[in-house]
Amino acid sequence: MPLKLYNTMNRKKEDFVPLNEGKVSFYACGPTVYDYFHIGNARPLIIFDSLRRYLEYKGLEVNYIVNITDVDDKIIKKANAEGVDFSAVTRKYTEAFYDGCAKLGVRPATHHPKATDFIGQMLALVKRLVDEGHAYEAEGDVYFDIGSFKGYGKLSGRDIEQMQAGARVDVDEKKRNPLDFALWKAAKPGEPSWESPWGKGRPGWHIECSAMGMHYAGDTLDIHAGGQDLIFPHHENEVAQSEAASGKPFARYWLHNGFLDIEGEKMSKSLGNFLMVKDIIEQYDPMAIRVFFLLKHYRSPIDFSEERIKEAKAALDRLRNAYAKITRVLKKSPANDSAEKETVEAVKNLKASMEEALDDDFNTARAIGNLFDIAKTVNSMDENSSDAAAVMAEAKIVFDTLGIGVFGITFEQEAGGDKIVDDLVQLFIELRADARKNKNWELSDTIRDRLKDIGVVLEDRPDGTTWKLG
RNA sequence: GGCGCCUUAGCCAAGUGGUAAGGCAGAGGUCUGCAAAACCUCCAUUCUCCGGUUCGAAUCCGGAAGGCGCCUCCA
Repeated sequence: MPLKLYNTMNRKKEDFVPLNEGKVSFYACGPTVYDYFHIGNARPLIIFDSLRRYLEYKGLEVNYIVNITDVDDKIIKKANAEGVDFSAVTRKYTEAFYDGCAKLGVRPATHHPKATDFIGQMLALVKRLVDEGHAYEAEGDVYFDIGSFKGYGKLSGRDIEQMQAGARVDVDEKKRNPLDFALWKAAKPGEPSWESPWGKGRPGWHIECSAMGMHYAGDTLDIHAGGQDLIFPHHENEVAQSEAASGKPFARYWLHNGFLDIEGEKMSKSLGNFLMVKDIIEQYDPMAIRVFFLLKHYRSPIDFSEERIKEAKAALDRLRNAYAKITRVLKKSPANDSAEKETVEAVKNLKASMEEALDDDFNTARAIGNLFDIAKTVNSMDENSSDAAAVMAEAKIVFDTLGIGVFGITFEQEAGGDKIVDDLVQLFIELRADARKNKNWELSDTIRDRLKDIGVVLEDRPDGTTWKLG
């Protein structure tokens, strides 16, 4: 069953066929490191991280590239406001970016190129465009001449003529066409700058991705991804400058994730509703954020609210409880082949359904629905039946490979393997067991309640008490 | 003005022309010392509305209403 992906370039789902068999080059636009990243930024990070994992699950070797834009107007503005060097700003937020990714279970990409490390490649690309008549210099700036590229507008489905009619574009006397965009910007006093054939300056935003993408993957990427807002102008401009230079498609598949609203409103500075990931994960399980995004198709708009994240947490807990049962049963009795096959088959079929859903434009919402079906199968299974272990073993494969491996969700709720914590909780469980034996319900309930207050949840089962982190 | 998207239960959400997955919340029950977790049962004769095509439409076509995004170096 081939993977289908919705390609923004052609506005339809297409069979995914990488340029080189067995290998995928996958470029996702990364952060501009001028601030902490917010919940909206988390969506592409999580979705494309999961897609990358799914491609690997399917046996493809993925060269995953997520750039760090560390030279930009916003960074300079921030540095000036704080009276520090721009590199101090970028260092701080780059670190925060990696830290946030780790907490969200976003695996490091194969490459995280920083724009400032690729100035040479960018200059070479700009020079090539100038030499071939696709770009022109004006007072130290270099602009791409969109009139020189016949496909301009093809990604975003825009018509240049009509755009100009209703355009809200800065009129700039230096540009031949208002839609021409800067490849290179002349440095103003106090700005970070690099030497170039056109004097000191710094790269424009769009050229960064083209230069770094080409550096790591050649002229044509298999997948280029980002938020829907990047379609125009960012990705349109990347297409123009890259394809004008190389004469080849810059990316075979363009993927764009939908936007995130906060309680029905667009997240914006002016509304003061920016939610930073670092703040959210102080209050909520970071894995609930992953589940929150995975529960909806990546191209649809999504609405964030406290209620939504609590629902996602409840859903996550349900999966975790099922996983705990799987682990518990398999610890007691290893799987045997003599089991009745019907339920095992049912789990296998659900796994196949999940793969089918993910193959259909990475429909994680449908796939997770199937995972809940597996959880139901697991939970309704009598732990002591002779078939239990075989079903659990099959379910464990799905949870491990798709749940953990692809969705990147952690299901274990252990105290990080801290032996003292384990022993202390065990001690309380034993003390409580004594109290219960003596029908001292007051004491046993106090122990349970107090432990719950510090985040340890006890569950009494026929064969003893288990605990987990709440 | 241009380009595009969305509307499925109280809420979130999947849905591939063949008779509405799943989650959350809620009700009742089982289990439990009581809980928790889990299980069982119930919870959309119907998919914003109006037409059309079809044996058959949430799915296709046309129209209406409502909501949203991009066209501002915001993912």
